[in-house]
Amino acid sequence: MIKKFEIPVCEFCEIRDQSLFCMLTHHERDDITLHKSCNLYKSGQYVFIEGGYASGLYCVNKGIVKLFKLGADGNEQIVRLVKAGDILGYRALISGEPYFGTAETIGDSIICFIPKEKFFELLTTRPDITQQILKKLSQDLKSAEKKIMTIGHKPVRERLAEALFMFKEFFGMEEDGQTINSTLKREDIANIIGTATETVIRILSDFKEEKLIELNGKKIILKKPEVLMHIANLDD
Amino acid sequence: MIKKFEIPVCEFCEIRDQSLFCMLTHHERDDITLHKSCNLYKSGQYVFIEGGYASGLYCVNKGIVKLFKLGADGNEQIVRLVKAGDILGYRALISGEPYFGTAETIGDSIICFIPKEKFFELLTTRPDITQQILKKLSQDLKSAEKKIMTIGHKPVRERLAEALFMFKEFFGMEEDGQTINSTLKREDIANIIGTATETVIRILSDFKEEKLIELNGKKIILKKPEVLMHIANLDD
DNA sequence: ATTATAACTTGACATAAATCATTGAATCTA
DNA sequence: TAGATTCAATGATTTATGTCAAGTTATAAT
Repeated sequence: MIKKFEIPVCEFCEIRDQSLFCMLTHHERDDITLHKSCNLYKSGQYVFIEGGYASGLYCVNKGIVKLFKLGADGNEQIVRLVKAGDILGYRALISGEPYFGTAETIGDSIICFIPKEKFFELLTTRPDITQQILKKLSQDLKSAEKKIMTIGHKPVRERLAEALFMFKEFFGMEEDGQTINSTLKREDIANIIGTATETVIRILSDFKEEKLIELNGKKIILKKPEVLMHIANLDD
Repeated sequence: MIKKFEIPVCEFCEIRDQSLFCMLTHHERDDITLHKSCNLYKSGQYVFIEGGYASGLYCVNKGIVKLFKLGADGNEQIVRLVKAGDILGYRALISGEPYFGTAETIGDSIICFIPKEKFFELLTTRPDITQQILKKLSQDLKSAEKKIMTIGHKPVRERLAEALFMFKEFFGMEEDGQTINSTLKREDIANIIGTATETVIRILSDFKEEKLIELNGKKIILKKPEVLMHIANLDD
């Protein structure tokens, strides 16, 4: 299923400054390169599954990964999105608990794997990495709790408007400065904001009617971000 | 508003084994006792407010604190409950960001305060404390993401049933083994599971009709936990 | 190219849950 | 103990949103 794919060295750490490992010495990075493995994942493949135990840390080199939990009736709630340069599966690794969610690629991806022995070795030798992890956990916790607020109290229209800005932040914009650089499908959007696919489609159509956005396949073009900001209750 | 209240020494650390500081030496604990301050909070008082900056770490010695965010229309979403033995406000302290939520006491409480200098000093001298914090962050993140799932996809009836077991876990039971040791008001319950107060009341009444629980003021008595488990989709 | 499959869109309908309004009970406080 | 205030409980009504069904358009596969 998963084809072996050669990645020269751990170069990607150089490319992405915000990577956890950007502060390492060349020697340390070479050491990781020696012990890691990298795989090519096709779109829709699982990286890990809910309930399994973590045997190492994943680093996304290319692509997007969605982290979701399955509900009793088979619906999925996406709890986090992870993109190139970010680490994946670190929470379970640190706490020693089983994975609480499933990680699945959105689009073809390259993901590296660092065995846990190597990772924990790094943690003991480099306290600044621990600092980084603490910070990352804090940020993820913050955004999770923000999401609890949003899903718990805002109507879908507001949530969707808010999500558009999250997408803008996460995926970035195309050259025109108003097209969100995302190919999320409607179903994924629905599973992020906790609603039904049809509802997402309907409200996106409403936004389009109201000239707030334009739609081009999966691409969403923000025409009146100020108004959308207001709808999302983000303008204060 | 906040009366000064003398607490002998940092004894509570001895009382609660799960406290963050239980592993400290006597000397270290005495040092903290010297630098901390403790206050008595009446029910409904704020410990800190959304947007402010953390200048230290709070430790709850007695009582319950709810951590919530206010929505645009004034409604509150409770994101975490904190009880005696637990630390409070640590996320903002670690990340250096402003408080993302407001902390308010539920019932009269005693809460201690450790200045951040002291806390960070401790972090550098005791790596095992850092480990503890990492673990706590992981756990909080996990339960936050579980909550996203719950609020996003389960109907209120299921969420409420699930919440009852959370309360059982968090507050514990009275001697009879079936009365939840909580005095949360209906409004708080509603703000925890993300619904309206009336809806909570109505569904609790339903549960009572169905002989699943009994109600005695704020006390909730679990009569058929198995059935409630099933309703909450927790029995698998 | 031609199916086949997956994703999107729209409509009709059902319903869970919010909102508003009122009353009653409990708890606080003066 | 009375009065005030907060909390709990129900009823009536409205509305947002989920669900089901059918049709269309994309995308992938042979």
